[in-house]
Amino acid sequence: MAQTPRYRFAPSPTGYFHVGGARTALYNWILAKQTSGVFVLRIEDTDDSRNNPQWTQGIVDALAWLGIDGNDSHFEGPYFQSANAALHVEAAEKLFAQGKAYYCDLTTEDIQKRAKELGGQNERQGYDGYSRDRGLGPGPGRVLRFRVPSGATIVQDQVRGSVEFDNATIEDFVLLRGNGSPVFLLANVVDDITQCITHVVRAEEHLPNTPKQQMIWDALGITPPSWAHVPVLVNEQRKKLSKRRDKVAVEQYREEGILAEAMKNYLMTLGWAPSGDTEIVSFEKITDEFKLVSVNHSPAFFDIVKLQAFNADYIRALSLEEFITACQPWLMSDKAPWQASEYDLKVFTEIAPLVQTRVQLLQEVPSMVDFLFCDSPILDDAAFVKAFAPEWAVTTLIEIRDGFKVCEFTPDALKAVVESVGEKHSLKLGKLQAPLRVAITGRSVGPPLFEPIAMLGREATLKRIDVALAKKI
RNA sequence: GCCCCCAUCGUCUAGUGGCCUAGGACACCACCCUUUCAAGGUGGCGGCACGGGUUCGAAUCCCGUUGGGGGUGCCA
Repeated sequence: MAQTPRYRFAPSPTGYFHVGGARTALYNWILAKQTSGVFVLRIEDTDDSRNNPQWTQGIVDALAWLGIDGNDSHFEGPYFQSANAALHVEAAEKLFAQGKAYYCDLTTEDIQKRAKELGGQNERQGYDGYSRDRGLGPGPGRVLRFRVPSGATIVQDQVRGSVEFDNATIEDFVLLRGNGSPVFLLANVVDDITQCITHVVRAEEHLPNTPKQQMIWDALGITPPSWAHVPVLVNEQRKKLSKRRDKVAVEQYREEGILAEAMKNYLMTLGWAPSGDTEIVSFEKITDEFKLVSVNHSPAFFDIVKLQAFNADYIRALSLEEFITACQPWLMSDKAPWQASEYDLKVFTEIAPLVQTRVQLLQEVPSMVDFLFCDSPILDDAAFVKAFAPEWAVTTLIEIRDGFKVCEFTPDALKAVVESVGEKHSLKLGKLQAPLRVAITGRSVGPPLFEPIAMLGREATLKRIDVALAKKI
């Protein structure tokens, strides 16, 4: 009888959703989909006090953003590890009853002291099995330790092949703390068993602890799941991504205006690659082609520059309507530099095609169109000084202004005015427009100029030119 | 200390003994286009960590060295 494959994703609640976790979640989700299996979301929280509902909601929201949908029939959870504490303890007691675990009353200090006496120079030496045969029963302050059998433990890993650990190098580890509470290593195994987990796909950092978990599975008499340890994500120093140093929160990228599809696609190119000569592919193709065995073995650098390049690509691929819709949260935000009442969707709709090819992040959009919604442009002083440095700047701008006073107010006519001034002074359009651009938009770079000027209207345009001229003279 | 993992352009990767004069993507540079900035087009720069084997033949298999990372808690 074929068993339904069950993949568990087990983030710890830390107040944010790690990009590395996002990639692992994607792996699990894809695998569950491919095998008509189930994606089980379990929140790792052996300690109840860690169980912050807001944090859990953050994880659920971030997963949903990535398309890992809590309403899908392939999705189960979230489950809370702490809710099963009784089962964890029960399993530990079973192990004790069978002699596969034993109590020990040594404190951490005692263990270090013994190690020093016995081992000599080695400063880091583990527990030596002192209480193995002392026949201690449970009691306050006594921990329950697993009796590591002799021999070797072989972990069959779908990514790495078979990895052998000599049991002699694994100390008798703790199952139950002195206060009777289970440690996460045990909790995870018991939860995996009770939730009938068949596949464990997680980051490589867990590989060295896997033989311990596998020994617990064996001791409990249950066949261990299929393991897969995928490489970690690292920073430019090649260190595991950490909240302290690195920008690791998925939420943060979402707020900056990274598109979910871009994030998913980029994450999937880390440690794996779709077939063909392009890395930007549909999630359908990824779901089709992804295989654990073809996942790389080495850590991958999380390159924000490349993520943004992917995002720019995805933004350009949006239809105009989709792009406009996607921009709204940033345009309507109170962080936008204009009065909310000044924002006009119709105006933005007109200029949107010009900004779509010019942004990498959606959060860059407001600064590209602010001059249309603010009373006066937000002036970049350096740009102003530079644009008005040439001696022809003021003269030509006056001529342009005078032309604007009488010409038809369309992009073509406006352009013709500026061009004719350019001919008169033998200046190319590219140079000549600089002072005008700064006067109108406040900046030296931005979308093409004449369309927005036409949208702004004659009165506002002339006023801005005069303000700039007054500032210069 | 001990254990485990890893090693192809700067970065992410393709590559599973001859198709490799090592392919693509991001970044970078140049040129074209151009109304600034983008976008787009064309081209360029740039890599198998090192040393030994095995083989007619090695980026690919084996051993070693070096270098990186991770684990080793009464954290998760």
